[in-house]
Amino acid sequence: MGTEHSGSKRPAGAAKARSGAKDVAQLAGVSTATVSRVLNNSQQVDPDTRRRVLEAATKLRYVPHGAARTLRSHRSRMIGAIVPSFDYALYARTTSALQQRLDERGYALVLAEHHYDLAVETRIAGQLIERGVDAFLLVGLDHEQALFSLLEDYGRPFVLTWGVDPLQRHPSIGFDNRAATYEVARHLIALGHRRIGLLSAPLSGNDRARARGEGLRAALAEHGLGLDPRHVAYEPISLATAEAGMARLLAAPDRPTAVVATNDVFAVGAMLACRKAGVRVPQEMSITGVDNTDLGATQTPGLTSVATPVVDIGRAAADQLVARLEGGPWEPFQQFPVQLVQRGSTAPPAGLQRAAG
Amino acid sequence: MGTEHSGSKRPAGAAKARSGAKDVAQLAGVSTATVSRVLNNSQQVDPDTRRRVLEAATKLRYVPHGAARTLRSHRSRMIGAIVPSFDYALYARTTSALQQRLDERGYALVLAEHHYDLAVETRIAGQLIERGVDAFLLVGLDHEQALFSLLEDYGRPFVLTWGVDPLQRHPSIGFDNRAATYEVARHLIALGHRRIGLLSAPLSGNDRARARGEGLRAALAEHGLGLDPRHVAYEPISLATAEAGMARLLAAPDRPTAVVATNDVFAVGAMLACRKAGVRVPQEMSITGVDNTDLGATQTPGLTSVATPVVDIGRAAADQLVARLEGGPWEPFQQFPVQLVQRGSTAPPAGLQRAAG
DNA sequence: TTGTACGCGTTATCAC
DNA sequence: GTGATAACGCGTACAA
Repeated sequence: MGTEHSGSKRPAGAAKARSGAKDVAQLAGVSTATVSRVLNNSQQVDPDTRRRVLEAATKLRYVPHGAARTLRSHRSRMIGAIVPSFDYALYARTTSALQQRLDERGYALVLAEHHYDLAVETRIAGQLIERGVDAFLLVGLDHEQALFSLLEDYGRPFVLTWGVDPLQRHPSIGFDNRAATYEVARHLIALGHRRIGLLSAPLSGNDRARARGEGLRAALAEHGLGLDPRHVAYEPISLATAEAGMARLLAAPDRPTAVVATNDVFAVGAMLACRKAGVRVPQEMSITGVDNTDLGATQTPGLTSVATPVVDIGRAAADQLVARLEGGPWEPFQQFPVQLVQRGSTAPPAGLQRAAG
Repeated sequence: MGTEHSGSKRPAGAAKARSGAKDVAQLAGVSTATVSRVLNNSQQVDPDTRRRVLEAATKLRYVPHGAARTLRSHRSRMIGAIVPSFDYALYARTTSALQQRLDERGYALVLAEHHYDLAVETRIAGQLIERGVDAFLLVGLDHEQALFSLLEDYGRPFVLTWGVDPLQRHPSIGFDNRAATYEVARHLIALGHRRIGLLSAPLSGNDRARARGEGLRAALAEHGLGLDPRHVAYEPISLATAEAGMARLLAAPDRPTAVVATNDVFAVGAMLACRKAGVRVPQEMSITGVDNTDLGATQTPGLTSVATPVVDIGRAAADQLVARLEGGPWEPFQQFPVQLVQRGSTAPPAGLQRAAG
């Protein structure tokens, strides 16, 4: 069945062709040039002429042909965004804010995932260039040199997000990933923790994970502490892998009394591992995340995390790209603050439960 | 600052223009027609010529101009998708599967949200038509007549998802939303529940919510039970609103012993309300969701839910649209199964805790 | 097997 | 303020 199904096609022969600017011009008694002027809000057109053209366009249900417009004007009014993943709402909220803002400005969003594979990212960027997007949003500072070459050749705006390029090589909008984990680590140390573990995404090609690991190490170093390599687990991002990684940390010698996860997904996976192992959170194990997602906030106990400005990033990126395309003023580097959100998943370590109030 | 920042522009004067098919043709010593033939995998081309053209294309870093190609061929290799929201991973996984499959087939995804506003959906569809997408994916069966008119005029394939059109008016890929809640309701009734509440999204323009409400009512009716209007709450989709709705149900006279939420977000919001009110789940209140998300699965207790085939839908939709565009065989209506997933959030009602084993 | 030449639907550049 | 016309970069009939 179904091979021949053709949806709701109009009766054969009645193939009403889509009407073009020419048809509108004819009906309005003007030239296509004037139709174009009206549709592009040129000021140089008589109000009455404008009205007639708009009426004709409405009557004919005229929809401009984007490809022709793009070919001629060199502007597609499409923005390309390549994010690591839609899963777990980590990047979804940024993307949502981006799309909404772009829509308000009359731009469409062409979106793709690279699943944490930077080679895929480069390949997809090529596809989007071929589709003629006017500008790009990328996540993170780490990208293949080939990608930067592509973008350079293309000569259109792009912005890196979720981090701010310390060398200021490329426009970027984000926050201090290092500060995020530095904050949670200080919080844990203040609670009395001395053996703190790390549950992280693989570092390769992931500047966010790298910076977040550094934040923890920096806080530890300030207090003369170190990060025991046996208390570190690197896993691809998923609840299941995070759970497995945490299970290993739980079995490690001198196991840590607290674990810093580089994002909420890892942290929740860690909580799952603790539940399965019968390790009480926070009494026997404190856990922290980053990104302050609903997933973490709704756990029992609630996950202590760091709120990251994911919505601001999306909005600011849309604003920047549109400004660059339309000649408005723009800031090449923007950094938004992060904020520690304390919930029930962190407490003094077992030995100090009474001592520290 | 920043107004004059210009990214990494090449030195003035050296404006190396993007090379076109003409440049490739020249370098390869052939005509543009041959270049086109090579790039479109036409069989009628000498292997040696092909090699020379490909070499030239590589050397010049030739990227075909999509708009020109679209204008000429009437195919953009872009698919438009309009989903209610990226939040809460409800539609994100379908979108992810869709994008991945489309990418494999050489299509790009143009994505937008309508935030549960069907007028916005119609407006955005117009934008995407203007951008020249080859086909559409929409979520749900409910849409404005104006949208269907637009699509009819446009004459390109579209598919409705997350439901199967019972009247078979439009190709659709989904599952039986009614069955999802019917299953959980039967489960609750079997546990001994007789007063069951409903926590739902507003029904207007949301066929999924409507069908899910009907599933509950049908199961109740089969057992001579009814749905007390005081035990029903409609809220827009968010954790906070769901929590507020559940708080009302908790305060209702003869409050229900179980609540069926039309998706996991509502269900988790309901669990939050119970925690705040000191109502124990499942001892004093059973709660069920739909969609079997990580958000629900990781709660304490785990949320009893219904697994919906969100990934299958995305993949199947991509396959169907591509098949329709490329003349392959396709099924206009596809329904995937749902499956009840029992976790700790459901148990016999208080009075029956001992009785029912 | 390959080249020539035209046209896709719009916008930009000129004239008027 | 408006119209005629030439591009934009590619695909394809047709000729060779």
